[in-house]
Amino acid sequence: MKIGELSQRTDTPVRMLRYYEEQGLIHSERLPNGYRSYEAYVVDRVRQVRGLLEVGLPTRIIKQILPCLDSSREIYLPYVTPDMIATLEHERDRMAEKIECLTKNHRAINDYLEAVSHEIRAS
Amino acid sequence: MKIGELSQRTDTPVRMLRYYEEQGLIHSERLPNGYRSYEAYVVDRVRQVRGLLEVGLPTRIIKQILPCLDSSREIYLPYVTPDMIATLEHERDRMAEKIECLTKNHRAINDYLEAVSHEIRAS
DNA sequence: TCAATGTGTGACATTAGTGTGAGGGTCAAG
DNA sequence: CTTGACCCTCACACTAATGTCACACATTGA
Repeated sequence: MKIGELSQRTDTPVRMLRYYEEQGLIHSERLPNGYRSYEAYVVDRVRQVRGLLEVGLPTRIIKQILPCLDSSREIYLPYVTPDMIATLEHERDRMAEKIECLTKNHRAINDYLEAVSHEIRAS
Repeated sequence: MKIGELSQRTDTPVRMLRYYEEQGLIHSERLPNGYRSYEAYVVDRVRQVRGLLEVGLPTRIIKQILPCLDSSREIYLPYVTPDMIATLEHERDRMAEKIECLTKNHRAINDYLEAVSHEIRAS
């Protein structure tokens, strides 16, 4: 799949796809003519990346998290440094905090909207 | 409370407190000497704001969400425009998506860390 | 073959949040 | 009264993500 199709399928500007590659978040082969060529799994990968960006993670961290998401359950211990583990634990905990924050605010907005709609019906 | 104390209590750089005020997210009175003076509730407000910033909401949106979080349950309908409601509904839905994304990734990281720690024990 | 479309690289601009420093008042403790 | 800590405003810088434009080559279809 070439970059245009990937862009469509992930609803992501071409510019960003090249940027993510530059940041080491996705990988592409090259066709003989120099065009980027992506394997199918990259579609999901891009969606993943975008999701994480949306919730405020920088590419630097996303890059470190990605290995956790590779369904291939092979873990090469030598590459898993204690430093890496610490980062992951930290990010995991931050995620938990974020989930809590979002949940709380999500509920608040919902309650508010409900109250408003009652007001409207009453008026 | 002056800005220094607020800064400490919220673990937020003074610079940012002034920025949030500029963006209309928090309010301050002024002492006779020109110093900012905050009421106690602002501490929570700042924490709220920071939480929302962390999960990727821009100040523009946060400003619109804040009224939902004022526990004073007074809703002045005339100020609640349909436009405003649409925004809130949209943000609420986006939050739900984010929660889902975070939850999924949080679990993935956790699973990974667990797998790693098993590997380590086995080696 | 020509035009339109897709792709490549590179450079510059923009936006938001944040850092940092200059220059100048306030105030309390020594 | 002076020193040090705190506050003020203003301005410039930085980073990350993203937009945009210029210019060149590739591909494809009329």
